[in-house]
Amino acid sequence: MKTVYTSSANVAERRLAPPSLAISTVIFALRSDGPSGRKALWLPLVRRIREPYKGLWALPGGPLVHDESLQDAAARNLRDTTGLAPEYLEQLYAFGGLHRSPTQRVVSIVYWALVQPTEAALADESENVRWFHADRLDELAFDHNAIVDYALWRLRNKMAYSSIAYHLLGEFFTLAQVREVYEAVLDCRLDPANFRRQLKATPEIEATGEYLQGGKHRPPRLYRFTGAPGLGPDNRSTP
Amino acid sequence: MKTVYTSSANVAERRLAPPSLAISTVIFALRSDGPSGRKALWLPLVRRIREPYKGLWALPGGPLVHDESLQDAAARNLRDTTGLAPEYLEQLYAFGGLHRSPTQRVVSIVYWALVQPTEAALADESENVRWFHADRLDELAFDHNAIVDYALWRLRNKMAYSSIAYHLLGEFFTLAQVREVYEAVLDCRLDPANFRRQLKATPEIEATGEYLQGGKHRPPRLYRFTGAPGLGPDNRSTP
DNA sequence: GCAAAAGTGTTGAGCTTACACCCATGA
DNA sequence: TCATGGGTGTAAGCTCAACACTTTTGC
Repeated sequence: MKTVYTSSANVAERRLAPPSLAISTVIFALRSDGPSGRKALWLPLVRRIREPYKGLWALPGGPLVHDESLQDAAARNLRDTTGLAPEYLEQLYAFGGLHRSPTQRVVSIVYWALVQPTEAALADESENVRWFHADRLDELAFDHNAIVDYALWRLRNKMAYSSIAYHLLGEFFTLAQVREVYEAVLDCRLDPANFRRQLKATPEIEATGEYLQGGKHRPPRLYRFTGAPGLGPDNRSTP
Repeated sequence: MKTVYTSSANVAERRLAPPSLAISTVIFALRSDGPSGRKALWLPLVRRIREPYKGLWALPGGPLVHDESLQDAAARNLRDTTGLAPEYLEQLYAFGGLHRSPTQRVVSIVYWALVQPTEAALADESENVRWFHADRLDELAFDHNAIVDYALWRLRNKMAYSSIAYHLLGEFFTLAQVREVYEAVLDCRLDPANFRRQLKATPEIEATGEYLQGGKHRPPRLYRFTGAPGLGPDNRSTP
């Protein structure tokens, strides 16, 4: 009953084979970028241990085999390969170019995820799983460079009009930390005074009575995000 | 070599079967909405001629079998089923819920398209292909009601920040016609004076020397759109 | 006390909105 | 001449960027 199309299949067989379906995920987290203390976007990649592209780094993912929805498959795969449970998970795009893989036709439904720094710190890292600076990637397997570029574009775009920055932070945060996220992702300087006014005007950001102690200067107030996660047809809530 | 999973396959077999891949498209065109002359969104649907959902209306689509990219498959399928060549075609979403089809697991990669009114007028219409008012649909096959809702949401959303309205018009148009498109899609009234100023401020809209004759009043100037079609990873040009 | 970040106030530029008004055409 | 949509002008109001200023902490 099982039909396997190996890489030795000839061209005619390859034309007959239905495209195989895979799920991959681009996972972003914020990390301190060296000694400067400046935050930057990082993402985990897994090393290919078989052909094609053996030895190259690739997005975590795998075939869609189990009896689960696309979103569930992405979440499970993430957990299996990196140990991460994302704070935010959304479909990015379905990539279906003819020559994405040299051996067979693969259609990849790609998700993108944001994880909190505490999550990211706990993440498995091993010989075959490593975090990389999202803006400085070498050549990846398949078309994964283009996929990461598109995910970065989407993240930066969405950052401008949506409340997703908070999914890169913990439950409590200072307004300056939110600004750090925006500055790191959008790679720009923002006026602290005006930025905090904007945030205080959004009702989803709620002031707590707590203050962040232990800093060098005046302790900033801690806030909490109380908004809905995201949109999309699968988990629709607010535009 | 060909493996067929029929609807008589038992549950265990269904779990083993790889999900099949289909392409569907939501096609929008603007039509006069009855004698009022007010424009509204319409879309073509095809009647199911076999089970499941035999007799119900559904989005045009079909399995991804040929050796072609997702976008090409959507365009070809559109041409085959409705005779339309869309002015604008973009991926909408990949729908992969477990119970979208009662007989087998299907993952549908859905595109959405905009066609000009001249195109739409030429479109085949028959016993099994008919145009419907996009806001007043009966029960469709599969989860196609939800898909159309999402496509409508995307269209309305994108209308607000992107220059896609022109793909619902012909090559030459008056500024009032553009306003009609916005008013029909967003279902709101817009100040003619301010609206035309906004349009004149966008450099992609180019005034021609021509005027639209034959109206009841002062002949309005005709304009032309000179912008790029769209974004997305497959046909990336401008954000 | 001093440095530095937290947090507040103020002002001017630019954009949107509402609406008054002129223009050109068919009937 | 009049009704109507095409097209222009303008002033009030709002938002936002720039930046001066006060507050509170660690050292």
